[in-house]
Amino acid sequence: MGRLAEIGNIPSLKQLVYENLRERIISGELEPGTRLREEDLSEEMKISRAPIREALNMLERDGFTVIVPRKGAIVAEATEEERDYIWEMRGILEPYAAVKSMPLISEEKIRKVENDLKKVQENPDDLKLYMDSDLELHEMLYQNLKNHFLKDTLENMRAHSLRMRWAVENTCPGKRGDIESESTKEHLKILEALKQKDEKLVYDAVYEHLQKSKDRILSPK
Amino acid sequence: MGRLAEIGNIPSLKQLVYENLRERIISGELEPGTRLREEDLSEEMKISRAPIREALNMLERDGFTVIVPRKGAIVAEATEEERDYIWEMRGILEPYAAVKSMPLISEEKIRKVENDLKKVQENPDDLKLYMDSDLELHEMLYQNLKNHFLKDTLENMRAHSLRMRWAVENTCPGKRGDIESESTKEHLKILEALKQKDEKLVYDAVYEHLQKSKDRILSPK
DNA sequence: ACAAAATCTATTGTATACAATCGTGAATTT
DNA sequence: AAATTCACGATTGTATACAATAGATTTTGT
Repeated sequence: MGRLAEIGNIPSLKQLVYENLRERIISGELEPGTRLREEDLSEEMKISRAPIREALNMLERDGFTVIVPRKGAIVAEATEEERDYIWEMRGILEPYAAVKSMPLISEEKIRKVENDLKKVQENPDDLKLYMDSDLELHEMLYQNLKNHFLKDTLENMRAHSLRMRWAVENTCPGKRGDIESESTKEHLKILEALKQKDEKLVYDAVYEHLQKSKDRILSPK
Repeated sequence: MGRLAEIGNIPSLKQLVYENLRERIISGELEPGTRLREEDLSEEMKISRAPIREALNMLERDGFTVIVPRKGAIVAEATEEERDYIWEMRGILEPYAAVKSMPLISEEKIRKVENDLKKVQENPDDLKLYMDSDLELHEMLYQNLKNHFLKDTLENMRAHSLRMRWAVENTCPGKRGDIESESTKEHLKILEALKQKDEKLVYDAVYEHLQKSKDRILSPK
């Protein structure tokens, strides 16, 4: 094996386009209903339509775009109905996943997440810190899963949740601090349950957290 | 709206190729590990590689193919591990879906399915009759679901189950009659629970049926 | 004879060109 | 004037051509 520099795997254009569009949809830059014309994207990114098409197909299967045959792709709507669907899925799958993951989560990992959560509490104004910590915790709950169907579905649902969340951040900025604070408390409760290695406690803590998250995002009074 | 004959929607080639390959993978004609070369398929179907590629991408997302970048697509393995994953997903989702669907299922539908099941019992040698009836029952449990994430996932999992089942039909033909007979009894139990509109009964009947189905297929002694 | 490097080949990845289709609006008919 | 038909433009669907890469084969150096 003569060659070195074997490390950096060259990602295909379709992958890059996929990640780019996905990010922009999740962040809200590409709003629901936005038309995604292949040639527009092709010109913008200075590449051909071929990888664009493949990326749009990938996004459709994730539920981020809707493709009408011979009409084109648009960014999927983020209606209240859709949000219900997302949270329904998470409500079914994530508590189960958490219990299943329990034996795969190390003590060190728990301590690290716990530590990061404390930092969040100490810096209530750092949104990025909160988002990262939130991601870290939820990924901990399913990143070790061997069942890729379960894992992929959960990751996708989480991505959708993120998109929904931004909608709230933008429309109702005042209450953000409160949301974070409550959510963080629930996160700590989940960690506590994990430490005790009590299946029912874990299941209930995750389920409760999801329910409350859903309520907070759907009706952030 | 002057035009008639608006009914027949012309399916795209990618859709046709997708359905064709999916069917052949599920039926076992295309065995696990089989390479799916774009040009081979392109020649076989007398079309260009473009729609083939898109179909292969779609199949990958369903979990029917595995695509290694710059190497190509192969039919996904059907290992015991994979089978566990499929049934784990169904075990989580389908009982929930059944309960959720309960109010959406009409009395007539239940009677029709029940009637078809009786026909199956009267013709224990008709495999097609059994398969159709099995499909009818399970589809009844989620075809009315509005949550497309849940519905699509379940449909996909069911397709995977079918593929796994054929593996058994082919390797262990002797026991087939018994399997059908037991399964049919469980189906009747589910219908009974639906008629009583008892959530817990429905949940448990579906869950139990899935567990037993799994055992029957994974170790058809 | 063996290992490393260079070349060749098969196959996917990407770009471009062409065909088919849908919507729109003008022209035409009644 | 209303409705129908026709033709055009915009956009996706499909085909083909070209580029890049991984793996196999051959060549070369010691």
